[in-house]
Amino acid sequence: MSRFYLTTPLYYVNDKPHLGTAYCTIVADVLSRYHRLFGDETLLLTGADEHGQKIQETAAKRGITPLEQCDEVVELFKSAWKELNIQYDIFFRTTADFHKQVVQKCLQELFERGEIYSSEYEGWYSVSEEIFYMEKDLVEGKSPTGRDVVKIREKNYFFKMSKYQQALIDHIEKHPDFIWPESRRNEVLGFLRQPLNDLCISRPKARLSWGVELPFDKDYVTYVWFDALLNYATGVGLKQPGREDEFKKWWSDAGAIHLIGKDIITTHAVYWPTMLLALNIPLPKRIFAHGWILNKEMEKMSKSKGDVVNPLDMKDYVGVDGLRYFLIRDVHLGNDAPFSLDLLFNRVNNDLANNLGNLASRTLNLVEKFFSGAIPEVGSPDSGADHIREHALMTPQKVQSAIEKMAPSQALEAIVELLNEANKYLEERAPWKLAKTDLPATATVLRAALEVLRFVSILLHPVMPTKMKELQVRLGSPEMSWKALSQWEGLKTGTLVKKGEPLFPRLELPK
RNA sequence: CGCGGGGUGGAGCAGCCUGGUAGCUCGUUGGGCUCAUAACCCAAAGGUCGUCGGUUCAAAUCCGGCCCCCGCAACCA
Repeated sequence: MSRFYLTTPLYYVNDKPHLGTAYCTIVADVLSRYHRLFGDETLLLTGADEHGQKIQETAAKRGITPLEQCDEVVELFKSAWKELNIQYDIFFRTTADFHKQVVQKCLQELFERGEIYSSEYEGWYSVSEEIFYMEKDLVEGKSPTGRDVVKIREKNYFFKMSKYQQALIDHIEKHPDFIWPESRRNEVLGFLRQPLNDLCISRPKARLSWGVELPFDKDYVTYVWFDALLNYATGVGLKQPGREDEFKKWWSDAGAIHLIGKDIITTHAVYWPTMLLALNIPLPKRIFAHGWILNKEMEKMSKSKGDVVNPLDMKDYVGVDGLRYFLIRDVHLGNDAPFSLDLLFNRVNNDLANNLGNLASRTLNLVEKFFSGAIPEVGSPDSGADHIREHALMTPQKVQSAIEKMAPSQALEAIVELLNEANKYLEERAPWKLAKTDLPATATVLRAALEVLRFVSILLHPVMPTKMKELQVRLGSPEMSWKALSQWEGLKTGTLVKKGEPLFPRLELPK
């Protein structure tokens, strides 16, 4: 049995979830649901990155502790994921005690081996913004936002990232699958052609206390790099007594796949692997960067540009399943994609209402009309039905290979093709006419259409769990498993089916 | 000469690695059907594949120049 370990980034809980985080998490959920359906042992990790200055500030402003602030926002995330039907296995919080202990273990180990050193750091500090700027960032002696800056020197701790530059380049070149898509791989390799600096990993507590205390200097904390990134490994047992087998199973053997946004490719494909190299821990199997959901003009969406539409609110119009379907079908994972009401409604209406939903309606209606709602026994042989069967039996394989290539939109394309085939077949055989003269032949046609619906209800389940469950109920609840797709005729003769209300009502574009 | 990505019929995309009748979805037009959610099926129109040049029997596909768009440029999640 193969194993599949997928992670989303740990989202920074300074604010509630937005489209970017939701998109990434939905994709992760769909991919892992597919793998679970294939029979793979599957683990999906998501969570919250809780340390850092912004959270400390937000909490201070509100007069609560940083942890209280995190607890609150974490709940917002959890309920959002619940609403979007996300089925994660681990919700990781960087404030967990066991995690902080592992972080300190790693830091201590690297410090003792001389991989972490202290150094005076000089830069321009904007007191009002509490941000450091490099000399080259300054605009006419002020911060890019026009604030006054002062030159300050500060001691900090640095990780010898530069030492691992060549080893990382070698790894990327030896493993073409390490960074996906290829364009991101090129970008990282380009980045690595320039000299790599060492990485500042500390903050003096005087400036930032909300972090993990350095085990070798109580006046400092670490956050983000050695805190948030390490979660992918600590979440499955890194350096925790009693969890060695689990760590080997998921991290060393299965290998992690990190699904991230393209904005954090450098941290995940450069910082994180060099940290692991220094710690002598195997690297993740793959880092996959997805693109952005943009507005019609292919710009980032924002209120100031008049994009009043928050795609997350679209679930009120098209349902959670409709939104999930759109995001998987219309976005080619890895590329940027435009979002608009037109595109969303168009896709949902055409693929789901007209094609799938309508096929279900007409087929189930005919069964009710001519066979009293009971699935009829297959009648006379029919070459058209044979053709549909061949097509259907090929489809699971197409879906699986598309998912393994991390191209879920292609999987959906293959499924829609099968639906088209079934609609064409009905048109050719016209069972509504045939029933008047040849009931056995009619039965054959409807059985084929019903089987297609059964196939699709399983094949699309990972994308639309609620709606496909409903479709299965209408079909008389056939077996829901990948194995059930290896055979045709999975429905039992005589089972009562139910047409019901339209599965995906056609949508009218609001003005 | 900072790095990377992109420019394909009205819209959104695939194809480019591994050259050889330009494909998909939507939209438009005409027809069919009437079981079905005004849904379904058939057919047609519409592209000199950003631009100039090169390689080749043959280029959207390989190479080079140019124009335009986007992202990144590191201690910031």
